[in-house]
Amino acid sequence: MPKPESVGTRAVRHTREDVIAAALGILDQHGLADLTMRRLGAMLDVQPSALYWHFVNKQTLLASIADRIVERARPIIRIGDGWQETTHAEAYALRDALLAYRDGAEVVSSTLALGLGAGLPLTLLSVSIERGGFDRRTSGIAAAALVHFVLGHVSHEQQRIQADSLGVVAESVSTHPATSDSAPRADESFEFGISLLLAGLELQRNPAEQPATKPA
Amino acid sequence: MPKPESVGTRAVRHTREDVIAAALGILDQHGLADLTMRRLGAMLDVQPSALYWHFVNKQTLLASIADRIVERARPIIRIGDGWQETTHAEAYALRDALLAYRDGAEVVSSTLALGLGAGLPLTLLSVSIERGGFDRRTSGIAAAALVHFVLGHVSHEQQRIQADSLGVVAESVSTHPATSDSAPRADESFEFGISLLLAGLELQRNPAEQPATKPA
DNA sequence: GCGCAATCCTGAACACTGTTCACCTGAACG
DNA sequence: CGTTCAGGTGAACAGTGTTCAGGATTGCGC
Repeated sequence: MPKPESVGTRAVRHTREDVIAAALGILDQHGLADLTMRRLGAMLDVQPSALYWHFVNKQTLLASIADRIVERARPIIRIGDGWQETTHAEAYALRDALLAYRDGAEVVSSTLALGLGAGLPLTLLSVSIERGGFDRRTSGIAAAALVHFVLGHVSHEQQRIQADSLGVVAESVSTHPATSDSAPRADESFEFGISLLLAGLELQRNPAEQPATKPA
Repeated sequence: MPKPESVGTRAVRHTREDVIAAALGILDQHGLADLTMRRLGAMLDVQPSALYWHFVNKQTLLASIADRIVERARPIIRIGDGWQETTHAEAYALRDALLAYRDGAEVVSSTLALGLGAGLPLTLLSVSIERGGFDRRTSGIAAAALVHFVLGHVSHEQQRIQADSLGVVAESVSTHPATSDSAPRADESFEFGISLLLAGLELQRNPAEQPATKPA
């Protein structure tokens, strides 16, 4: 009998993984802003200070969360695929992983910006680009460009998701004037951005006769 | 003389513009993390609560700052330039504007993410892309892709600038393994990303005979 | 079994943060 | 003169991340 205390959930000790799991739960249900150490402690029936046994920082906690989010990006790759299909699939897998949790893009983005982790997608993308015959350096830069785009795009996408879930006031000013009329679907817009980068990459490897710069 | 102001710094009343200017000063000298309402008030010899006469929020203050940062992006455009050169110049002007203030990219990024302003670069880029003959929708999406890349890239760039300015510990782990060896210059990397997007865009307008997907 | 060392957590504080509110100032204007 | 209004005070509120000395509880070797 560790604790008489009736049959309620009491006095269970938690591991680092439990904390991450609980944090992911709060993140997904209430968003990053509500993911506070006190709330996390309350969810685990634990004093906030207890969390600092598992993580030295909130930042490192967030880094672990970001890693967890990003780990889930398992692209669907067919055996015959070329580097373009593979990279394409990888980018989509990353997007899906970010979309799987509320504010996922923001968490990963800030973690990556601070250089504390979440570097897996960069590596994966870089590797699959290398398969196209690009050198390591070029692949790395291109992968970074892809990651920047994906992160930025999904951030914006998730902001709109949340804005729409709340009372949708001021529909006319919901987006910026440049993109307001005939608003594009998010998927379409994502596909377009990825295809631009991949096409540019392909073209750089194979500099075919490109038309003049000012044709009209 | 509207401001006698005796000899000591006392009892000068400030306008909204003064607050923005002071905030920009703190931002540039101490970074976004140190840009707090109390510190801003102290710099203006004013109680923090006084700032809430000028701005309802800290967020709207930051939005104004972001607008100010982004307004400075005046590209150098020659009269004979085609849409590619113009867009290219516009992207570079945005980067320079972001780099002009410490944490500039982060400020603009978060403001843009919340949809509170800083939409000017989007509009500008969209317009110059439209000159290439693309429809409004396509131009908007492509402009967004460019902005996402620029913001992400400069964010990363500024993080490294700050990291380097502090004690440079752990050089070997400063970047992620995928891009660590033969680390690319930031300018070079930026140029590459922009060129990928522009080339992809050009190619989509002019779908020349593209080689097969798996040539090797 | 006993003891000891990890492991996990408590409780109370500390130094901050953004924000609100009733009230006060001082200049400008008619 | 009085009114108006841009601008500011000072104190408080509710919340944040973080620290730290000191319990508990567990598991392992003896």
